Amino acid sequence: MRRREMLEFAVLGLLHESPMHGYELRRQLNSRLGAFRALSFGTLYPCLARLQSQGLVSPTQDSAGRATGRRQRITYRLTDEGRAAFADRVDRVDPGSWEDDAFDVRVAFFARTEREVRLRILEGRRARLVERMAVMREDRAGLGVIDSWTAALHAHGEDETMAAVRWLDELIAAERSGPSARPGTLTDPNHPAFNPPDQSGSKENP
Amino acid sequence: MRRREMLEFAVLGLLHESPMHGYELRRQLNSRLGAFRALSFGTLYPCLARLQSQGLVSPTQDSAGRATGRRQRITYRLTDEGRAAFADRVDRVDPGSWEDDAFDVRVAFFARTEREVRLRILEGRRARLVERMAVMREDRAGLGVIDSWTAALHAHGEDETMAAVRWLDELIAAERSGPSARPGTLTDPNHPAFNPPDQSGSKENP
DNA sequence: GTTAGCATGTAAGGAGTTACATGATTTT
DNA sequence: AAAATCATGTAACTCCTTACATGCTAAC
Repeated sequence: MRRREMLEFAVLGLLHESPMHGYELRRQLNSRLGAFRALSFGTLYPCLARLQSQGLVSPTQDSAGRATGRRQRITYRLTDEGRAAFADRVDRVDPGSWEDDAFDVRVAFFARTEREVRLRILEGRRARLVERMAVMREDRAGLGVIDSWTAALHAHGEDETMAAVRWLDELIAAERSGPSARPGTLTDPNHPAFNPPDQSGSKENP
Repeated sequence: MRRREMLEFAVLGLLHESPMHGYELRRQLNSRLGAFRALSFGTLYPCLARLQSQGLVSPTQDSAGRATGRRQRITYRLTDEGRAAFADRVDRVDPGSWEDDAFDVRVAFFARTEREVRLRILEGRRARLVERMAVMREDRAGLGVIDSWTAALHAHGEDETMAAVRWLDELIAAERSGPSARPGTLTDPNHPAFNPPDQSGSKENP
């Protein structure tokens, strides 16, 4: 999942909830998805144009744009094709789904993702992080003597990765214990069942 | 500090320790600096060429390259100008120093950075993260009702940021209490410089 | 001998940011 | 009246990744 596809996916996902114009879309992209903190209009508008030319979204001139006072703005809504395209992508698990940015975007639309798929993505991400952890440890071993700051940097990186794995474990456990195929709520911090799924490598204590 | 400058800075810094050829340089860049996990040769070699044309590094054909068996390789060493250029950059604090990637690279060369500068960078980074934290909280407040996965994503992001701030606080405290303005050489196993509180152990909240 | 790893390098193509251009409305 | 915010859009520029080209040596 390249960044471009990700953005299209995210835009489709947001428009799924309600029609929006570009400016508002960008705000949502910024605040809801971690991946697009610094999305520029130079990227967003061409993206919208692309989606439009594919017939996935359709623009509506706010003819009564004056009503809100601002410049005439273009509200985009998802077409039926767009809805289908999103449905198609949201339940597809390509191996890019567990890369840093893509993962966040996937999770942001878990509410519309089937549990099976959610679990695969969560576990794919977990495996990815465990793998990264292994690389980091290997690096540390092969590096020999390093100064304390570099050591601190590496230690922090490893801690961060381990924390992320633990976080994933909680999500995975909740996912397994929950009965819903497509959820309502989950905000329960005290998940009763903590079924540690296959703890391969995540918690060694040398 | 754009990525390009960062790479040049990092290359200069690595060559400061010892001459190296491109392939090895890449390995070091990968394992020591977090920022260049996936650096391609298509980026590295042109960078080396650039530095060479600026007279900051100078190539040495391993005429006895056959000795090691491999293809004839080009070992780069830092020129006096290169040394000066690095010295100049390592003690300069531009506001890009606290962005995600640049920060890691700066820290990786703290062993050759003056304490004053180290502190400014550390504190700049801290301020940057605190600011980001504020934005995240604002976002959360302004978002209204969100599904539990998105909530979990945000919560994890906030936790991560807070952990990073705590980590910085430890480094800053150590920096303030330590006596040395500039530590010994990088490769010196017993430089008394400073022992960051519990680093390479890498264990945090259970 | 053929694959895999070491080693350097170039060119095309893709992709995003920056800067620019335009215009309305609200706030200071 | 100026500045800030809302709002859309384009083009140039920059930069990186990908793919390709080359060639040596070790190992299978």
